[in-house]
Amino acid sequence: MDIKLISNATLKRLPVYLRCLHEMASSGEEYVSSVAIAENLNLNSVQVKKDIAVVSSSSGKPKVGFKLSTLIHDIENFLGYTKTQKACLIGVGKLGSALLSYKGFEKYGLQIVGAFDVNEQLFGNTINGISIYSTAELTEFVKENQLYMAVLAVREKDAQSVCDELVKAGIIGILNFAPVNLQVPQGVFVQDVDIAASLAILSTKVKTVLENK
Amino acid sequence: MDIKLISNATLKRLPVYLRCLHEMASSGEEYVSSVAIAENLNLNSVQVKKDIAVVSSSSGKPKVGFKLSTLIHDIENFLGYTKTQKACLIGVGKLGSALLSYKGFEKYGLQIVGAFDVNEQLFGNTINGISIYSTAELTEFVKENQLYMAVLAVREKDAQSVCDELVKAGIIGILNFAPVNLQVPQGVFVQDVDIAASLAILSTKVKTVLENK
DNA sequence: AATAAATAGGTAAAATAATATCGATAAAAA
DNA sequence: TTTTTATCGATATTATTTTACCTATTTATT
Repeated sequence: MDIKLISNATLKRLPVYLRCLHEMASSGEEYVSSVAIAENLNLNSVQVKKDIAVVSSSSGKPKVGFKLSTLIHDIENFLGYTKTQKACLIGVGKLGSALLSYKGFEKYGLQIVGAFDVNEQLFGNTINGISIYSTAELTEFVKENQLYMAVLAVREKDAQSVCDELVKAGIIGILNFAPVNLQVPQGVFVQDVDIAASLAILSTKVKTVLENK
Repeated sequence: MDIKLISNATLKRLPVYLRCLHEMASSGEEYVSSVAIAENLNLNSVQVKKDIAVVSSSSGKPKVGFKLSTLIHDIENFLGYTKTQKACLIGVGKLGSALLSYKGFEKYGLQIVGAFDVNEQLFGNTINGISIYSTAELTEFVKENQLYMAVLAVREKDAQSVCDELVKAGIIGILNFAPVNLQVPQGVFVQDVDIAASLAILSTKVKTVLENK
């Protein structure tokens, strides 16, 4: 196990490339060079070439570049956008509701098939066509639907216990929006969407500029 | 310019440390060792020590570790949690509303002092004590309040134009929730909270596990 | 008081990631 | 047809990040 052929850094860049490529495609381009992508995104063209080489076996033509449609297909295929994974969402508060309405997941190959909360006033409601159930039914739901991924948007204090429950039920991938360092056993992956971390980077840069002017 | 003493990787870990340290503090500990932090977070203890060295001048004691209260203070100080920056939020849709209700920003030293949207039905409303104004007033507001940071939660199609406006008004740090690769001039920083990127990492890992079992 | 154990903090090494360089090749231009 | 140019793809180099190692020091133990 532990086959690691692709770095997180590359994985993070792939969706960025995709957005760029779609934009170029919609403006009528048929081919694109690594240099053009790099310039658009302020990256190094060698890096772009290497990233592409990881996910795409189709080779580019000298003097022309890569065929846009093929490249888009290859990246989307690699990222699993074309083969949808089912997932559940836990925590239908303000953020959870917003995420349920979010069309992105679908585009990124994640289909939310059920939402869960402790607030019984929500039970039976649907958001964006997704039914909201009691967390009491969570384990059963995950097992029955053979889910492997979950989106966690519960309050801080509940995050770890819900996480434990998810893991016990068979979830191995958690997209975590709660500001908590989740503890999970080997073989389970947590990906934090950490606003604090993003802010840390941003405000440090801004602070540096403000202090030096 | 371009003084880079601290890596993004370290900056990302600092809020993670903070959460861990607060947890330890609330469970009554007074001192903490780099080894203890590392074990809790599944990191390397040397990395933890180095990260601490960057942000904290107070030295730890051998055999004991670092004083928790001092360490927490130093990190929070470094990240600017103790010295609040004012910011505005643009786009009061579902996500924007959720962000306005979010207590995190305040904790992280970001005070949202105004929200903006194009939907005139929202004008004059407040969420979490924050007034919602017309985007027509955005530039003036930013200039008058001397804002340097903004949270962008508008729709994809509006992101670049709003971004341009922000930059023109004097904003140099943008926390971007829109799935768009924003183009900004030198000296302006965009930090993406990119769900697609997070999902890319997570689903690739999950896929690898599922394929190999 | 002497010894043992744990840990900071610095330095060295290793691993990883980013960037530069260069030959080959296909398209465009002369 | 020949030359020029832009780009790929591979390799080499550089920079960055992470990890390992070692010494000094402080506390606890014998």
